[in-house]
Amino acid sequence: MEFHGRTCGSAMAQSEEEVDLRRGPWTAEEDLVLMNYVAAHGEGRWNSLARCSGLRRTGKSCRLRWLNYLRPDVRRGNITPEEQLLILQLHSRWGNRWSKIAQYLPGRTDNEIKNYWRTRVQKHAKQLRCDVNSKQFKDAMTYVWIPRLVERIRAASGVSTTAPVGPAAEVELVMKPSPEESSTPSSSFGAEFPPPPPVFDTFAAAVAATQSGEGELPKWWSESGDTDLGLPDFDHSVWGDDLWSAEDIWLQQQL
DNA sequence: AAGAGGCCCAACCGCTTCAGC
DNA sequence: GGCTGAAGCGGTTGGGCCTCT
Repeated sequence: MEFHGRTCGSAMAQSEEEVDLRRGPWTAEEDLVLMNYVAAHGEGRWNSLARCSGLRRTGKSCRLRWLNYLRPDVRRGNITPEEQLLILQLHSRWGNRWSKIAQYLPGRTDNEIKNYWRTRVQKHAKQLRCDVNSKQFKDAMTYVWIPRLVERIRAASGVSTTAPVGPAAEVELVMKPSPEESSTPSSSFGAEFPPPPPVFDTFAAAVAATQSGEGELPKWWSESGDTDLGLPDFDHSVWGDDLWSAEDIWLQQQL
């Protein structure tokens, strides 16, 4: 591969390139140039890389392309339930600190996690008619969503689902120390979760009573006569089977 | 079949932080 | 300590693809 043999860093060449910078999708040829250049010179110094490689891209663009797409250890494909669980938990801990969250998911980029959060998680917050940062949504995640993911992970790995399932257990299942947090803090992540609110028992009791003919569900529920309650259809292909149900939405609304 | 709308993701933008002088 | 350029990070956008009507 030839690197266009131009004078690296000359003021003249640079001003010409500034006028003629490329944007938009990368071509296979550009990818090859970038990969070869990184293989020969290593990562970093992105601005000089952009100049010296002959790529008419900004250093930022080169860095982003390498980190998010060309790096050999980049992992592509669907986010697994384990990864979903980690993202939910880590986001509840750190918020939108995507690069920090990405440190716990080898091969996943901050951009990918950020996209996942925006497209999948925020979509479901919208369906639940609450803000993704609201206490309502966080509680729904903690007490409904995360336990179900854990169930699914355990089921898939053949571990008994009769084992206690709770926020603390979930964290033990998947949490690993980050590179800079090699020693687990004494206050474990799971300890940050409060006990579930009593409303969950209330709803469970209501469902049980209905099934035995001794009680009924909330009025709005029984009057709706519509199993989806007019709520948006949930995309099971994304979240798996029955991760959210109408009951979950009712519970979430009581929180 | 085709148009509309939504989803998804790669890439860009702007701000902040860091490092060297 | 202040300045400047590079790198990193999070937010946003544009466009391709898919699904629905």
